[in-house]
Amino acid sequence: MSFVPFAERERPPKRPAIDRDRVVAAALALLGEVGLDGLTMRLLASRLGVKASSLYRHVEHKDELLILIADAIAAMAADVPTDMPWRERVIAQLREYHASLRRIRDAARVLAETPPAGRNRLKKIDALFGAVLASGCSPKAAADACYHLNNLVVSYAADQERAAAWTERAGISEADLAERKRAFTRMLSVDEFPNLAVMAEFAGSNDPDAVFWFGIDLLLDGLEAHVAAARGEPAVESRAPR
Amino acid sequence: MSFVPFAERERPPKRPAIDRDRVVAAALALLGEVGLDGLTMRLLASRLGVKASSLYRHVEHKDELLILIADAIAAMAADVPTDMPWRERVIAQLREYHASLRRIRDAARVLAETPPAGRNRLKKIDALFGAVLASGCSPKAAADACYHLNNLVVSYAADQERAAAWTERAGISEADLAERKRAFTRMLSVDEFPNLAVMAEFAGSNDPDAVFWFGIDLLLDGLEAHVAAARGEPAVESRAPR
DNA sequence: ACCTGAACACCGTTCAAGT
DNA sequence: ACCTGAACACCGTTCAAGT
Repeated sequence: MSFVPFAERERPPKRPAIDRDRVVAAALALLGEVGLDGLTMRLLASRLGVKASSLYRHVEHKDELLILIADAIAAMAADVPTDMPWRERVIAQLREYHASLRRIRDAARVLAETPPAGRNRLKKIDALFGAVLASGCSPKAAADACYHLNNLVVSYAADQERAAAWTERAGISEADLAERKRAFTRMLSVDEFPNLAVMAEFAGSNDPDAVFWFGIDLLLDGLEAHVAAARGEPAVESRAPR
Repeated sequence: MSFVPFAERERPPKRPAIDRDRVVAAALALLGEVGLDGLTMRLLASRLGVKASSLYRHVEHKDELLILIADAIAAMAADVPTDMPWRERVIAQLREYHASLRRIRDAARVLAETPPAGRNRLKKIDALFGAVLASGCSPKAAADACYHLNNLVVSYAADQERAAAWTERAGISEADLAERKRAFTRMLSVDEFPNLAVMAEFAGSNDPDAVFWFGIDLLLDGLEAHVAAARGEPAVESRAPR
């Protein structure tokens, strides 16, 4: 046959099928779909069109993957301007944080069960610390208050996520749940649990965010009292002994 | 052979090898030994001299077993007298609670990952609610404050337990850990994380209980401020908008 | 360098079968 | 009634082998 200028199709330079970033992105998406209990190395691999053993070329083990997912979640929270009174600044930051956790399923559980490594997570903590420090408290108090604020955001959301997982596992519908709760508290003998009935009536209102913000307000009010006391102004009341 | 009065050894009336209570007791003990991640139906069964499938005659599934363990843990916290000022009463209760969680490994994680069913757990919540209500706040505020106090106790301890599990899995000694932390924070660039270095210096002091009690104090100071505000007295400061 | 196949050492749970 | 044997349907992880 005579010459025909038929160029070899230049093969794409054999890009790897997957890389670390794609693994993390797919894992984050899969987490949102199936939740933490459904997030499996095997399932994740199949979503990437690959076998599970391949994942270990890009990630040391599942724990490392979870840390990377946690950092990706932290990256979803928007930055907050710093030119505000400290309390508004803290609250704005927490609102962003809280909202970003609600955006994908079981996000808070991943944060709760994973140590705070990763640049994005550290940046958020750094920003929160800065805002709390602006209250005028000592660095030590700011560090501790920061821990508790962060802990409240994460553990509150994680608690709700775990409750959702339990009711789902039990196959209870949302409507059923309320009825069951009422039946349960009615069952409690009044003399064994004198307070619980009235508590159940008030706890867990229709707006779950309200009790979250109530807790944040308690912490921040407490911090203000702490600052005032440290300044030598009359404390709200003397501390109870430990 | 002539007659010999050989009584048949009267067989013990075939008591079941295990019952529900023994399963729970063994599970609690095993939890303390091997931690939550090592608590396996198979291992538990072997401790009871029985096969794993036998456990399902006494317990519906592992989740139910965890609920029962959680209730047994709650039973370990001593009751607290009620004839004290409300704040001391709350603190005494939390101290008992906190101490009982530290008595057995991963106790807090079990509480955190398990819904609060069971008489013992409910009794503790009931008692705490009673103490908080004595502050003079509304039932709604008491219910919410109660949630956050309980949540702080459990999630703080669970956080420490998880951290211990991570460092153990990574095979890091206690001494190594401190060194690594220091090396890690030194690594952080100061302009990317302007606050973190100073924060790391103050966070997580030698006494981990101190930061726990700092958080409790914030919540209780906040509650006092809330009560004062509700009484129409001048609030500590106006609330920041949400 | 990257992915696959096959295996290892586990899980929780079910169920027919034994006593 | 209670326990066992054997299986089912999974896990995370490793590693020699392929390309």
